[in-house]
Amino acid sequence: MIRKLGVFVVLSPPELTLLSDLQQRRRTYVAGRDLVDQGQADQAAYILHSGWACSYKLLPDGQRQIVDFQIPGDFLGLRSVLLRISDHSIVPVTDIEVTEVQTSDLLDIFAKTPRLAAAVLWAASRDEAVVVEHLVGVGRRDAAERLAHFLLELGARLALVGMGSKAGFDCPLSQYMLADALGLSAVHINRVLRQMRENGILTFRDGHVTFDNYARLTEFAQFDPTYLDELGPLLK
Amino acid sequence: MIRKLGVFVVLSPPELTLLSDLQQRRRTYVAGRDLVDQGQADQAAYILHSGWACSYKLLPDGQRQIVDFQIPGDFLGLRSVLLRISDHSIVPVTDIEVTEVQTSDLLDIFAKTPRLAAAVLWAASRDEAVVVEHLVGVGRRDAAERLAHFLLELGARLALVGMGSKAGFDCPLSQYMLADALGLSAVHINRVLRQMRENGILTFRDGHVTFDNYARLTEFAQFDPTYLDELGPLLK
DNA sequence: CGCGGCATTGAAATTACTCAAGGGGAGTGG
DNA sequence: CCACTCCCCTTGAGTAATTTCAATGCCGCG
Repeated sequence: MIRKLGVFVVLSPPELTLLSDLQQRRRTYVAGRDLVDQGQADQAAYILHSGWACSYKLLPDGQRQIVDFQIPGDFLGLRSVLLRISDHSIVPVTDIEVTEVQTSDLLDIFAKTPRLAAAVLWAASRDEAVVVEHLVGVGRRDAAERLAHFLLELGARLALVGMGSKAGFDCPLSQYMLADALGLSAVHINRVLRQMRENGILTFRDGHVTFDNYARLTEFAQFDPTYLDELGPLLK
Repeated sequence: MIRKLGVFVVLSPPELTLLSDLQQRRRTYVAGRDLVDQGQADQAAYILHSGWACSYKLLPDGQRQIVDFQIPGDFLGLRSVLLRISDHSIVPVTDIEVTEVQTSDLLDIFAKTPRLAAAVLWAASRDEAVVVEHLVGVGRRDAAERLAHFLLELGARLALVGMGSKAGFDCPLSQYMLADALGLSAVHINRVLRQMRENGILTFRDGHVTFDNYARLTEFAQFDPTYLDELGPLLK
């Protein structure tokens, strides 16, 4: 997390102190039980240290749209803190370790260290960019491109925290989750995965994604990772 | 704009001064010419005073996904400032009036008035909530629900700035723009609009949306405006 | 051993798209 | 003033992508 914010601003010692003070409230949560609930007020935010989580919205008719997956280093529920009523739910995909950040902590940070505040806003913007690209995929890409693009993005994000490479990554998601994330049916996800496997560009099996042909895959999915903003620090 | 940020924090005199100092660089732009370009660096942000704008992403194959429309009171291109390379383009839908906000202005605000910084982050979160709900619509609603929900949201947002009501609102969007926003073809938008008109729930004609039956429409679209966060100020 | 969650596959049905054609209005140049 | 063009809206017919329904197999777990 510190590494990630440090991508945007070079952090000073007092800022680092403030951050490590936060690390007190370290907690563990088990897979499958909601951490934040849509419609609830006064939520805390979290910083994810290990494991995967996912944020989603439930429709009244029971359908689910997964908005984003979070991996180590990501914020959870930042939006739930600022919009007083959370507009989404968050559930751990695997068991996770987090540190809790209270609303008051956050406002403290803003008052005391404006540079950290800017860094948080940057992190929020980058998360939003991910959601926007997700929207583009769901709105304008067909099933195969969408799935390929999504897995490439996950791979790139995981690579930033040392959990993936151009060869592939470990992936705890079920085909049902992929379906709910990509706006497709689980049946169709299955068919598309089969096709990609048979075409020799991507294999998803036993919780592991293998990029069988990374070059062909990026070209097929028209994947351009610019929006992940991997440039150096803006604020010295 | 001030009214809008004031929804989240009660603004103090020095904060208001800082905001009105910004109002110097007021500019006008004509419909149809891009204000911000995808892939460009060092963009400014803007505060929209009059007119409509839209932010979109272009795919390499020429398809367009409209991410959001901006109406008076909204920020334009906040994300473009923080992610140094803009991940999207912005084009005025009508002629617009804006004030330009430089990156340096924004960092100034963060350093001098942390409460304003929190308000900006709140505004960004609320924009993100809109994008997220948009994603839900594109991912999980069929064409009619999606269109209905979208127009209801626009109506609710416009009502907040006095430009719409439960009766309807003036809408400068073409069916092509609606299509690019909703991930549908323009032809299909046309058909769905006809159906809604014939069912007596909604009419879109000559640049005006009329909610012929607001209650039935909200129920059909399962529209719940919680995510627009219209509560009172959080920070006193 | 039975049950639940996940993956897989086929066939039929549905939704939305593409292609194609035509109409109206606004602006433009002759 | 007319012809022309461009943009937007409208509608029909055929097509393609994706869903739904249904059935089956595998595996881990109590």
